Amino acid sequence: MGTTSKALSLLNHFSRATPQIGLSELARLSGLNKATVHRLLAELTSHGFVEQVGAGREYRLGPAFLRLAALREKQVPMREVALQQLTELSTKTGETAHMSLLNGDVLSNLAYAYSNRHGTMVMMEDAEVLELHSTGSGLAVLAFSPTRFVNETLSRPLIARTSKTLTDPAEIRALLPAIRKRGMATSTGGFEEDVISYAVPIFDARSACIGAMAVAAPVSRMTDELRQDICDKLMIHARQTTRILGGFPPDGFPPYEPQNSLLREA
Amino acid sequence: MGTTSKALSLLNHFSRATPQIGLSELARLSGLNKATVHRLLAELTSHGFVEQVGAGREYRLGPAFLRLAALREKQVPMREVALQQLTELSTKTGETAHMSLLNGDVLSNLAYAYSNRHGTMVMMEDAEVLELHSTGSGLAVLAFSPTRFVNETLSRPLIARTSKTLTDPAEIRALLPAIRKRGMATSTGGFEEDVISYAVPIFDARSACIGAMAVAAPVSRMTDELRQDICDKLMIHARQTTRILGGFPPDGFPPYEPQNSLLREA
DNA sequence: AACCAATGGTTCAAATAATGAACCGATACA
DNA sequence: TGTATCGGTTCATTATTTGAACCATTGGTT
Repeated sequence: MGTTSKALSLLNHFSRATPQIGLSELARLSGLNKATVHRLLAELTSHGFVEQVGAGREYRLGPAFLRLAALREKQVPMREVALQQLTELSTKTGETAHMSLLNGDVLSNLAYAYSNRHGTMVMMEDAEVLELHSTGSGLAVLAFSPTRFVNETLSRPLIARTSKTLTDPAEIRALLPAIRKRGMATSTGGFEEDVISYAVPIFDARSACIGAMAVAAPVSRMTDELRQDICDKLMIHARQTTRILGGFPPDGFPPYEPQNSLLREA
Repeated sequence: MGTTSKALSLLNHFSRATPQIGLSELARLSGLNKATVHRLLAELTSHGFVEQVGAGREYRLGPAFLRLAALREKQVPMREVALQQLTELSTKTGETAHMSLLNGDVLSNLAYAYSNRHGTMVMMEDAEVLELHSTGSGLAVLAFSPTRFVNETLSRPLIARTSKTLTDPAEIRALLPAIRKRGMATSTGGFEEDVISYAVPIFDARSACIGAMAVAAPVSRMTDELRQDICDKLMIHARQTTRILGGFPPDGFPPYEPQNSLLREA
């Protein structure tokens, strides 16, 4: 691993849970020497990627990201596109819609939209992190990721977020073929109790899976009708999002077939 | 300069004007060896800080910044705070208000707000870059920056954006004491013809100047009354912003003294 | 007050990783 | 066909990174 990678890896230790970290602590977390971490942090600091906060001289992410994120968004308006699609999706379904991007071995929230149809909603957070094994979005991404990546992900400890979280690698692996065939994953109470989510993968120009779009609803509100509506609308908007972002679904990804026509006949 | 700094410097070559750059071109721009640039880009790519776009295999900023910017903003809601202040400021003054942060030797836009009082407005852009010599914000920052920094900045070639841009280092230097005394800078037509702007520096917890808040109006609309109103409101909101962000004006920075009372007497 | 265990930060010889001239294959143009 | 780009790779030379041991400081404990 190159020096630059080590420096960049340091940034991954900052999270919502640990937004600022001391020198020794970061050395411990990263497994690097304290002197090394100090030098790398100095370089990151001089570029505004981290900054030192007064009291305990701890470090936190710097303001440079705001500029670079704005620049990135200016050229590749992912967030804007996503937000637009999610707003429509949540309005149509009456439930919370969100999209997240694969970042290393976790998903990070890109955008979300609420509906005001009901008094209760599944809530989302900015910069929230979703694990691959415990969420619908994660399963959708796993199903369309290279085998090696799946193996690595499932060989790490799988934390049980709730009593319903799947933590058996074999069990998760068994779900993937069906997800691939359907082009959609679902998870009930895996990340939060009483939340059911449906998720469809999003692809880039090389047909690599880069994240997922999902709709999350309280389990108590779910009916066959709502389920059908969510899946229908989600499939449309997820495919549309992939397309607008310049991506292509991989060979064999199921095309959208409206199923509500069948419902209406029934 | 360390290897990490070289890698991070590569990111600075991406801008609104050149959002994607080829390997050879980037080697030329950075003055580094092509092999070195390639390796550094490979490391940046593996962390999502840059990505390669299909055709010419050019590189552009990656999606990792969205996540890290969200995380940064979650902990230090600069943009949110700024936007709030700017919205009030532009509503009160009827003109465009914006805030930018010092990034290396230029200012980059953090946020802006328009008013709907008039049919014409000074327009801003996301991820826009402001030079220190040609804008009110830049002068405000220069006036409250270390001498060494000022010297370095003014020793570089100063591009004339308009016929009114100040390009003589001595002339610019001569303005700074008055700006320091007043706690506010102004520029007429320096960046864009027919735009006058007033700017107040923003400080961090160590009293270092980190950027500026400004109001920009068409020259044709400027009257003594509007000028007074803008300066008054701007001073209030800029000081408030510094305070909310946890910063402190340096010793000798002029406190806010309402001057509209004087106007009303007259 | 003396002591201990942390902290952030620094030093410098030894170990390792970065470097760059030359190279390859591909593409584009004349 | 020849030339001039491009992105990417190689590998001996070189220079940077590394890390154990070291300060100075802080906060808590005896």
